[in-house]
Amino acid sequence: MAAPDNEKSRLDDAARAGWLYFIAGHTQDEIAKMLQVSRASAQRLVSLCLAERLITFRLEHPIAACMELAATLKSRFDLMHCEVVPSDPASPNAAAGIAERCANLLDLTLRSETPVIVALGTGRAVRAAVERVMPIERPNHQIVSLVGNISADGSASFFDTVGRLADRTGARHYPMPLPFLMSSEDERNRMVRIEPIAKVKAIAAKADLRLVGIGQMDQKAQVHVDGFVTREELFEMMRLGAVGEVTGWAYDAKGRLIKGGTNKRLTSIPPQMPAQTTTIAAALGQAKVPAIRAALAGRLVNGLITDEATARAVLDR
Amino acid sequence: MAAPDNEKSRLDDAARAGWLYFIAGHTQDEIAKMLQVSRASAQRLVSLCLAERLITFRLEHPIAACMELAATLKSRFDLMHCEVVPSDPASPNAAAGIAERCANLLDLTLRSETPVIVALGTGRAVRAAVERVMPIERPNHQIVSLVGNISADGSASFFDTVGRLADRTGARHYPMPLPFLMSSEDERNRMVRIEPIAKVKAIAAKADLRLVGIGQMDQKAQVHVDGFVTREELFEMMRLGAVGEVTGWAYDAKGRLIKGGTNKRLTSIPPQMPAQTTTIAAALGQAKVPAIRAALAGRLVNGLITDEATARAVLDR
DNA sequence: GTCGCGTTTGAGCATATGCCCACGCGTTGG
DNA sequence: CCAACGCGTGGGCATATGCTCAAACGCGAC
Repeated sequence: MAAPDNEKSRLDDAARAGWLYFIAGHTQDEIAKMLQVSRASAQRLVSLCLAERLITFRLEHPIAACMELAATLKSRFDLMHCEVVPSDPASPNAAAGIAERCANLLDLTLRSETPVIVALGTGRAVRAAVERVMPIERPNHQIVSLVGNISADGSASFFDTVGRLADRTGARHYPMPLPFLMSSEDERNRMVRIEPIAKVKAIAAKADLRLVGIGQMDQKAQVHVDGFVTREELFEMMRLGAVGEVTGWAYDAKGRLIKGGTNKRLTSIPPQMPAQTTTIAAALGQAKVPAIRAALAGRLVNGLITDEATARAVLDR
Repeated sequence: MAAPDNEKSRLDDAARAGWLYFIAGHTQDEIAKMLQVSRASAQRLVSLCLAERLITFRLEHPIAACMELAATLKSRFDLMHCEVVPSDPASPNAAAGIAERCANLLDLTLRSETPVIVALGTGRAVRAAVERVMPIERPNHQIVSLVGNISADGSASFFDTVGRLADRTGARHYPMPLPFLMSSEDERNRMVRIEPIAKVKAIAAKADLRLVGIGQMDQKAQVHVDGFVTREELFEMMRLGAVGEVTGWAYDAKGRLIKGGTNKRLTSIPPQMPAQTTTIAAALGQAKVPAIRAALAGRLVNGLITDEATARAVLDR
């Protein structure tokens, strides 16, 4: 060629190639002809353009920020799965979006022809997700509860998520026929050894997917509002450093389970530490931010589905 | 699926797909799996993302602006070819860049195995381009001059571009053995009919590529500075509305050839009106802007090679 | 309910892309 | 001066992409 150019001209060509490819929409073949190089070289120029960050992509859409946040969360906390839905400015209740994503996740898991085990925790998002799951006949699947579904007064809990999901799939289901809290550590230890409970625990241990909520441990803690723990029990846990709970198990700001308090009398199946199977938390709201952050940091969960505002707050240092 | 969404969610998905494709760098197959759609749909989402301009590309490189300008010029003036080289802020003499692009164009044309005819006009850029052409053996090509190469004093012109290009290619070459201007219209008409001149004209008419310079018609007009036209002749042409010249042919602001003045005594081969064969002008400089604009508007040329600053000025309304 | 009608879908195929490999050219070091 | 090395190149192939087309799917109208 006429120009025995310096090496800077290579970047120029890369920029040209990138422009022609991404902006003008030419094929690499055309670019190769225009720039008088082989197609292979044109391809190299285009990828050089990318590698040198000569070209940048900007996605003008609220979703973009969500994807960004999800990717950051995933990498920061080494998650297996993370989804961030837009925070709808109109209705700050993005719970619907979260529930929809959770439902989608459940759909995806349940669609499998080979038998799968799904374990469910507590939380409004989890329940809402179950309501949205598309009915599908999967009699060989198993749905198992991670928390007791008998409330303090002995009636079956309102949150019979396991039953609801089983209805929609025809799967066998294993509620946990125990109160949320037993009256003493000894009693708890006795109960969790009895046959039906041990079986639930065994099945839960093999779960392919755990979907749980995250509760904050403050005056408005869901476990208290719903009447599962008393004000005094809640305060004790807070004194012990609790910032959040997953399936009732309270943990501190570092995501370590609290040793005493209600955790000693809790019948829920303990979380794996760290989470091995896909354990996904669905949670949103400013109040839950410390709890979410702790759960992620302590690897109580390895997945998160939340909304944009919450994601931002969790990442905010 | 769990969500019987509105049509807005389609754009959300498009944005997601676009993000995953362009920013995260996933393949469409992977995206299809993530979004729970067929690969074909994923492809549709990605192209929807493009079509809806949800994603934009930004090229962080001086070249980008040049490509942009070239594309705009090409479309505005319906050009067959347009190149814009960066105006080097260090040395405002971007002529080297232009010459290099012209040389590249010549290389490209001359590389052809089948015989081609290249016609050359005047201009420093043209001459500099010829100097940079890569030697290549093409004895069956023909190089023809569009302007007389005998200067007023009878010596061969300094600008023997045809000869130089022929040297580098082994091509047959046809200089135009005439003065730039004859003394009268009659004499010009007689001369252009004589055999060698008529032959040059015939060959030039079949040229595959015409590469010409554009001269402005002001006090520093190259045709005057180089001594081809006198000050009085120049002023006359300016009075007649001339703003520029191509191969000596003066034209007005609309790109129409001036009827009188030196155009009546000019021996240069007249431009096609409008240009049919690829006729490319190489020109740069603030002073030439009106001349360039007129030449493009009047379709005296259908191609342009210039620098960034000039391109911007030509487009500036 | 059912009969079009327009839209969306997924399979299939031609094309474009990304990448590996062997080659050639220029450069460096002996 | 030559050999070894490194870098860019182009051919070729597996994969990814874009697009067509027929079929399925709502969705209204009757």
